[in-house]
Amino acid sequence: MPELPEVETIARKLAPELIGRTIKEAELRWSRTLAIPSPKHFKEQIRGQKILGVSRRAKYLILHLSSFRLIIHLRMSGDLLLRSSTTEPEKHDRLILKLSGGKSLAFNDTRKFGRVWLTTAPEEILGNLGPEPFGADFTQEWLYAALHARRRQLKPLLLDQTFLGGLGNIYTDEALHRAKLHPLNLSDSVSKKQAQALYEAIRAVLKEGIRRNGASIDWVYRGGNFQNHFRVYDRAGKPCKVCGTTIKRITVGQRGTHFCPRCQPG
DNA sequence: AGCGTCACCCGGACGC
DNA sequence: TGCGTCCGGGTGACGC
Repeated sequence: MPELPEVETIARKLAPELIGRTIKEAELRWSRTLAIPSPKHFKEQIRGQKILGVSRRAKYLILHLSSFRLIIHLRMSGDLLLRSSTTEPEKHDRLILKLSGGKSLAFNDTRKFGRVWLTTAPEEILGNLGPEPFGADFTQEWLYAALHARRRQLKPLLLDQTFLGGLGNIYTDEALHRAKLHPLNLSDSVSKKQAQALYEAIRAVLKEGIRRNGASIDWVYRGGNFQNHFRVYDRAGKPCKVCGTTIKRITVGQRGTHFCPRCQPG
């Protein structure tokens, strides 16, 4: 579930706690958490590395180390937790980094989808991502041109991380509703005005997500409260907050897709 | 190029 | 209560 706002929230929270600490030891508790490419001797390579910075690219969290980047994707159920190093590991901890100053960073991931890379070539992992929604190259003009360079349904296109980096299922549904665009509309059918609305909606919905510290659904990723402000996501059968029409749920590319038939006509 | 489908996972919800 | 089954999420691999 962690999408851009949740990863952003985690990065902001962890940065002041992590920067300046040294990784003393890595405990890999589920080997497949370590993605390829990563060095064969991961534990030896990461030992002694100092954390110089924490950043985010799309849904990836990046720890800038002395000689590597540690790139983390939380996928569905992953979370990063800073604990006292004396705390006992939890059931679903997949990787634990023992840090200087008596702290540990635990990568906890119930469903085992999350992956971690240790690399000197981050572009191998991040190179195909689309623009950052708050970056300088994501503009209304770019969005209109990019939509018209393709002929794809809006929902799968917005979920495509090579098109735009950071939107997941929740924020895509919310953005399309705010922009009054049907999820199945074809990208090259979007008018200039609609592209402008979509641009504003994407940024607004992500911004609100960040302001509310992300969305906490299921039992994973606690702390956010954006889930209390969804307009369409997970609201099938309930009234649209704008017009009162019953929210519909359809499946698009295997994903649950929620929209208001009146606000978002096909 | 883009689409459909599957695999990866697990815990919660549901039906019986 | 205790089974069995389905579901959902992000992404990569695959075949068409």
